[in-house]
Amino acid sequence: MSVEPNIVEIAGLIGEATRARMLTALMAGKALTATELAVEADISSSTASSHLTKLVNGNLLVVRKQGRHKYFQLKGVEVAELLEKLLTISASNKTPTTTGPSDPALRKSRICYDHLAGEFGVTLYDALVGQNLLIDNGSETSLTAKGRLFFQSLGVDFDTLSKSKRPLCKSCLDWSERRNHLAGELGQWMLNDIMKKGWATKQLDSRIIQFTPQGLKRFYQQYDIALA
Amino acid sequence: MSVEPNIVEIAGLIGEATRARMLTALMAGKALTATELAVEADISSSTASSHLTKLVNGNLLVVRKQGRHKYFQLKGVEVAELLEKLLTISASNKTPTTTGPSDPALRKSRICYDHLAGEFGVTLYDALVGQNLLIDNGSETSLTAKGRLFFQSLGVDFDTLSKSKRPLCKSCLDWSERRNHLAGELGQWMLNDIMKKGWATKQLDSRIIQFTPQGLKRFYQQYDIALA
DNA sequence: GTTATACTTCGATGGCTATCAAACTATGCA
DNA sequence: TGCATAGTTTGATAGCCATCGAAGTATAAC
Repeated sequence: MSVEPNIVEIAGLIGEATRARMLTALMAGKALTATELAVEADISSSTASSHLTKLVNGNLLVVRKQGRHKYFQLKGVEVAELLEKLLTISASNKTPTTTGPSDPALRKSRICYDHLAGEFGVTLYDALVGQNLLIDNGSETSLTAKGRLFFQSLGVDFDTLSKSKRPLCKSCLDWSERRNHLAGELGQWMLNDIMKKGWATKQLDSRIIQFTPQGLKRFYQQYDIALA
Repeated sequence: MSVEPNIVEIAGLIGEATRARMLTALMAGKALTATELAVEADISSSTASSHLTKLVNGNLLVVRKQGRHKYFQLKGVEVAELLEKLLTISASNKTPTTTGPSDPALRKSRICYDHLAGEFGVTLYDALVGQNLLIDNGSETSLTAKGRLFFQSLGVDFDTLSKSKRPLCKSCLDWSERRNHLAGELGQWMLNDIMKKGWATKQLDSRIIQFTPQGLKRFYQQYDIALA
């Protein structure tokens, strides 16, 4: 037999329409209950239950029991990254004829597990690079000294962040824009900051990030983004 | 309908045992013919043909016709990276009880599409970091000035390499060792160098890299790797 | 307690698809 | 002109699995 790990199992779990819908729903980072996921995937509760146990057994999801509810969540950043990579690859396979109407709000700004993606995500990334706060040499992304000061002035506590095993900065190829946005600890911090300040709201059961008009203005100000 | 790209199609293609065997066989980087792949996967030529057209249509493989042969190959580095990521994730899911005998040669040194992986791969990586030729700050890997000189002395032409869109250095989490080895252009160059100098041979239809005793010695010398 | 809600288990059904052999096309070789 | 090899197409078969509803368990609310 082969030494290869069970790549088939993992891919097979993702490669089924209903389960994939559940997984992408969970890419919003929020934990969802079994029934919420059943509604999302438009199936009966019994089939949902079946799928969810498979996903948990396959180590793609973790589950937390709370009273009579069961909350499901992606098992760690690794799984989210895998899904992102799949999204990117399959996006590049799209034939031009396939371009349907495709929800514009989702293209504009959405959550990519725990950071900001979509049009706003890449605009932000470009702005940070343009101001020499971030440096992207093609193969890697890192914070400049200037950038470090900038984010400290915004309240980022680098001592806490650096304790994490996760990279601080990480570029993530955006599947809708085909350009980079920022993931990693700092990407997570920025999204958190946006939400905490009330500049945007997360629509329930969706990955769409809805900026308020004022919030968007402040967002542009904070990161010195030129209005198009 | 969803805006999501056809993530299901991609994952579904990989999530079938026979196709997965073909894909992993192609991770050795070499192009294989349809019959070779049929033998590898232990199926009839007709089913192989069916699978291969699906993989090509799904943009996971490219095919090149040469006489009456058809050579199949992974479609670019992206696909190889996706497979590697799947390997890594599914390796971390392995329960300790699953650890079978698991081919030791494959654990020692193998090809990961176009660079060296396995025990030797991570030893090499650690040695380079230890000598300050490579720097790994946890989130990114890059060449130091000293490292640049070192590789130039070995004959690396950085002008040519930098023309590529691919990152020069890139750490890649090894699924057998659970530690980093070096991918990217430089990783490819090093493997090439090893093969060109005849230090090791690639076993046919396998990802195993077989070092000769002399070759291994020279390999250790060149990269100043201490013998354990 | 009783009722409602959340989830699981079971058995039956239906559809999808991997598989093969056999017939077919195409290319190379003698 | 044939024969052999490489790959494809077709039709039939069989196994797998997603799906549902209904019955069963568990937890919460009253």
